[in-house]
Amino acid sequence: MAEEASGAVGTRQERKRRTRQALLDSALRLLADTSLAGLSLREVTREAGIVPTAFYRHFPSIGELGVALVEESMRTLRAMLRSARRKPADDAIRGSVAILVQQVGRSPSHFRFLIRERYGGVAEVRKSIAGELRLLGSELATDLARYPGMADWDADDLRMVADLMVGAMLSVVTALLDVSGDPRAEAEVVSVAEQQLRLIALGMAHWRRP
Amino acid sequence: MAEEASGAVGTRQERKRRTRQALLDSALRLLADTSLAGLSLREVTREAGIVPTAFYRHFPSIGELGVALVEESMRTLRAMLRSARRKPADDAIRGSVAILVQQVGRSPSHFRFLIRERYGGVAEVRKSIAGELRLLGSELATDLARYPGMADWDADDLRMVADLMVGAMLSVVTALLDVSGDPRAEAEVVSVAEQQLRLIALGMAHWRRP
DNA sequence: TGTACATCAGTGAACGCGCGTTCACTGATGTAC
DNA sequence: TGTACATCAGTGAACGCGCGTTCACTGATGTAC
Repeated sequence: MAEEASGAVGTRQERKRRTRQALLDSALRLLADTSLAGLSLREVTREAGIVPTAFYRHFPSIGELGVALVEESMRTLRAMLRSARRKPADDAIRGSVAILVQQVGRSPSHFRFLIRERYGGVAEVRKSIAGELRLLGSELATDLARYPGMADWDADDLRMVADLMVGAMLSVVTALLDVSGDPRAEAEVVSVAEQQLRLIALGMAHWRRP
Repeated sequence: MAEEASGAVGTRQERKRRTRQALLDSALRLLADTSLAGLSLREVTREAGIVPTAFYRHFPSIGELGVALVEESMRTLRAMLRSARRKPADDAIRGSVAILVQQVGRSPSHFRFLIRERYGGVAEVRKSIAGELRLLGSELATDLARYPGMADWDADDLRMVADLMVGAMLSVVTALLDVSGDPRAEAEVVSVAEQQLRLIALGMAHWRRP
């Protein structure tokens, strides 16, 4: 019975972390309807159940909260890539698309946030996303290099294909978010995405061959 | 000497049109720095040199001004496609990318606006852009059908490829806007874009062949 | 051509509101002894 | 274990500001006769 009479649980540090997380969660919830540029500090704190001035104990500005959200969202995207890498299906394209669909279904708001703010109104957030996506492209290029028959590809060509794929992937994410809740439309999006990736793979198979 | 002593020129109708255009131009100028969601009616009228309340003589809300900007920007995009169709180069890919670069250089703010608001915070603008891009995809699919060797493609496959190309095109526009003013970086973007389109074309050449 | 009236783009004062940020504070948690 | 003090997440009042929108208006342009 080490608990105090008060309802508070955890150390001061733990409770601060929880409030910070509540701010991030509240912001993400509100961002379903607007962009970061249209989000007010007061809305976020209201949603999180604290007083506006307490916001500054956690972030210096809404922009910085946005950067934190980028990091959180990117952790989701990275987890996805790790999944894809861990279980190499016999049909790599079908497997990758399936994992993408699964992840988007699991945390749609993170993906929506990234898509929306990628070219949004807050410069620091835009920069942060651009940097992270560049990194993602590099990782994908490294993965591609391990495929049989791609050992002889030079770095520039790998990068070029990887960027094309990241672009296609983000298009798919957008389409998935648009059809969310309609299984027939989703199946169609999946089918088109698989065909597009297959077409790219076909191009790769004949790239710089006589 | 039919002019009045006043500085005003043109009919009342013409002058109204000019003020409306000044509002659109001012908004576009301000949108270099923020998104539509972060743009205030008062800023726009200040930039345009009229009083805030006069805004309502032209648009019911900033959102509606946004929709008008979508139409204006799409006119630019369509003009580009028409250009590409009019002069079929012997290297269609190189020719198309060149036209894209030219158009983006000519009206960067229109392209920036479309890219930024495509997933921005204003729902009516998002819908308007999505609709226009869908139309653009259809047009491109029709164009593709005219290519020799694609006569036997079915509508779904044409559409699939056209969407892949529109996606790639928008990625290129984004990259171009990012490097604007750096000729070396621009040349690199152009080179990568051409390779990506060539890879897609290569995939198309081998699509559903035994 | 001249006159009388209608139209309407743009004006300017005024409103209530939500905003970001400051400041001094409270009281529970943490620490030193 | 108990006491005295430090820390600091969250509070609440207050501020000045720019916002969108209303309203009655002005005066040049347009129209009917």
